[in-house]
Amino acid sequence: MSIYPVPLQNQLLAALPRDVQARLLPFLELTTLQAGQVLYEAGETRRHVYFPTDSILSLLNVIEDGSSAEISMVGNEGAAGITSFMGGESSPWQVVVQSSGHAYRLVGRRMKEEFDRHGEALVLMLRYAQARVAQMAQSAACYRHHSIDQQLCRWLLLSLDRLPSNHMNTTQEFISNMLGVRREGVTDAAGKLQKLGVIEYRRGNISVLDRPRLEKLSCECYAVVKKETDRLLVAPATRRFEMPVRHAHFNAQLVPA
Amino acid sequence: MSIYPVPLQNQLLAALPRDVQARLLPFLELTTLQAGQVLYEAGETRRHVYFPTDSILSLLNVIEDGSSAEISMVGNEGAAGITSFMGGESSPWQVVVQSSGHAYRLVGRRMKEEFDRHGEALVLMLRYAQARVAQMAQSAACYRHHSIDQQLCRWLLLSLDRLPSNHMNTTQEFISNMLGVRREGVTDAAGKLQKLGVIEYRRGNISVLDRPRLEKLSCECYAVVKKETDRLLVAPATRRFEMPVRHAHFNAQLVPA
DNA sequence: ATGACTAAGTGCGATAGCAAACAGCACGGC
DNA sequence: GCCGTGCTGTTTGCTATCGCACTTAGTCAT
Repeated sequence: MSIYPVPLQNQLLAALPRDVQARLLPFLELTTLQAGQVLYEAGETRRHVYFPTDSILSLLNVIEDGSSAEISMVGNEGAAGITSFMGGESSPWQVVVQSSGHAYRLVGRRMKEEFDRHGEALVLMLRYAQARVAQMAQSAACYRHHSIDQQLCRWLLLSLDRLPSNHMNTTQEFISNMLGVRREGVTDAAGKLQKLGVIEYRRGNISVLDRPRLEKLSCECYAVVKKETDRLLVAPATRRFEMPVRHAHFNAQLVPA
Repeated sequence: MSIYPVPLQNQLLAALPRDVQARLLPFLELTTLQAGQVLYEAGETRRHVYFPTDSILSLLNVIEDGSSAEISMVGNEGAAGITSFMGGESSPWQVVVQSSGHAYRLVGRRMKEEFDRHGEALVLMLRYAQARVAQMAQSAACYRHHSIDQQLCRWLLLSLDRLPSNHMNTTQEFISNMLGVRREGVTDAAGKLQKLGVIEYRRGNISVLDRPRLEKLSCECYAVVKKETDRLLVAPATRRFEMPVRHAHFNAQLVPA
C-alpha cells in the first residue's frame, strides 16, 4: 500500500475515521525502537501513546524479586500508553520493546483531546482496551494451568501475528523472561518443537516452519484471545477507513523514543 | 449511616455526583445474591450492571478442561458487568457470587445513557476499569511466581476488605477453585495459617484472627493492587458525594438476580 | 587466528504442586 | 438417636519445574 518500505500501517490508526486522522496526523512522530528498550517503567507517567507499525511491545509485570511475566503483547493492531488519555496517567507495568522496528508516537494530551470529543476515537479505544484486558485475563489462567510447552507455542503465535514474516529475532533467554520461567525450560520446549520440525532456531533467530502444527500444540489461550480481539475490533471494522499513509510520512518527524 | 441493616453502600455509586445519582436511583433494583450463583457465563451478553453492597463477586476465567482461575474480585468498591455500557457487550469470563449478600442492579442501557453524557460517570468508570485491570495483571504474575501459601493470604485479604467482619463463609474447596489449585493445596496452606494462629476455620467458616500477620505472610500482590486502586479511586474522591441511601431503598425493588 | 562473549545444551538433586483415593468428623434432617 | 451429605485431614506416588553448575558452540571484534 505504501511505497515506503519501513513503516507498515498501524491498524488502530487506520480504523479511525478520516477527520480524526486528519486532526491527529500532524502530531504523529515516527520513532525507531530497539529490542530490549524500556519505554515505560511500572507506575511511570505515560506521556505518549505508541502505535507500533513493524515493532512489537510487551507489557510486563515485574515483581519485587525481579522476575517478570508478560501480560500483553502490542503490535500494529494496537497501542501502548493508552492510560495517558483514558485517565489514571500511569499503569503498574513495564513496557519494553520485544521486537525492533518503528512506531508512531503521539503526545497523550493530543489523543485525550480527541478522546474527549466522544466520537469514534473513544468507542474504538474502549473496544481495544477490552481486547487487551481479555489478553491479560487469559494470561492469568494460562500461567496457572498450562505447560511451558503450550505457552511457548502461544507466545510464538502471538508474535507471529505481529510480524511480517515467519522469522523473529529473539533469544530463549528473552522468551523465558516473557513467560516468567527459567531459560532452561524454554530451551527444553524449543528443542522439542525443533525436533518436530515446527520451528528452527539458531542463536537468537527463530523461524516458524509449520504454523498449523504450532496452533495445534498451543493451549487454547491463543485462539480464545484471537477470537475475542476479532469480535471487538475486526468485525466492527467493516466500516473501516483507510489511513493516508503518504501524508503521515510527510508530517512525521523521526525521533528517538 | 443507614438504619437498614442489610444493604451497605456501594462506593462507586456513592462517588457519583448527586445529579447522576438522582437520574440513576429510580432504576436501581436491590437484588439478593446466593454464594455459588452464576451471574454471567463467559461470552454471555451483560444486560445489567451489579453494584454489590454486602456481597462479593468473582470474575473467573474458565478454561476448556473445566479448571478456573479468579482474575478479579468485586465488592462494594466496584461493579460487575461494566461491558454492558463500555462497549463490547460481553466479556470472556464468568461472574459468580463468592459471598452471599445484596447488590444494586441496573439495566446496562441506563448506565450507558449516563456514560454517554460524558460527565463524571464516564471518568469514574474508566478509573474503576483501570483498577480492575491492575488486579488482573497482578493476578497473572502472582499465579506464575507465588506459592499457594502466599496466594491464600492475598485472597483472604482481598475478601476481608470487602466484608463487614473478620468472618467469612467459604469452604477450602471453593477457594481452591478461585486460586486454580487443588483443594488439598488449600487445606495444607490453611492448616499452616491455623497453626500460626492467623486464622481459625471450621467447616466452611473462616475467621481471620491476626490480620497484620496475614499481610506479612501474603505476597506483595495484595499491597500492589491496593495501592493502585487507592490511587485511582480513593485519592481522587476527596470530592466524593454522599449517596442518599434512604431514597435508594424507597425506590429499589427487590428482585431475584 | 585468537580470545571474549553470548546463546544454547545438559545433568542432577530439590521441591511444589498434581492425581487419586480414603478416612474421619460435623451438622442437619428424620 | 441415626444417618446422609458435605467439609476437612492425610497418604502414596508422580511429574513438571526449579536452581545451580558446567559444557558446547556460534559470533564478533581485534
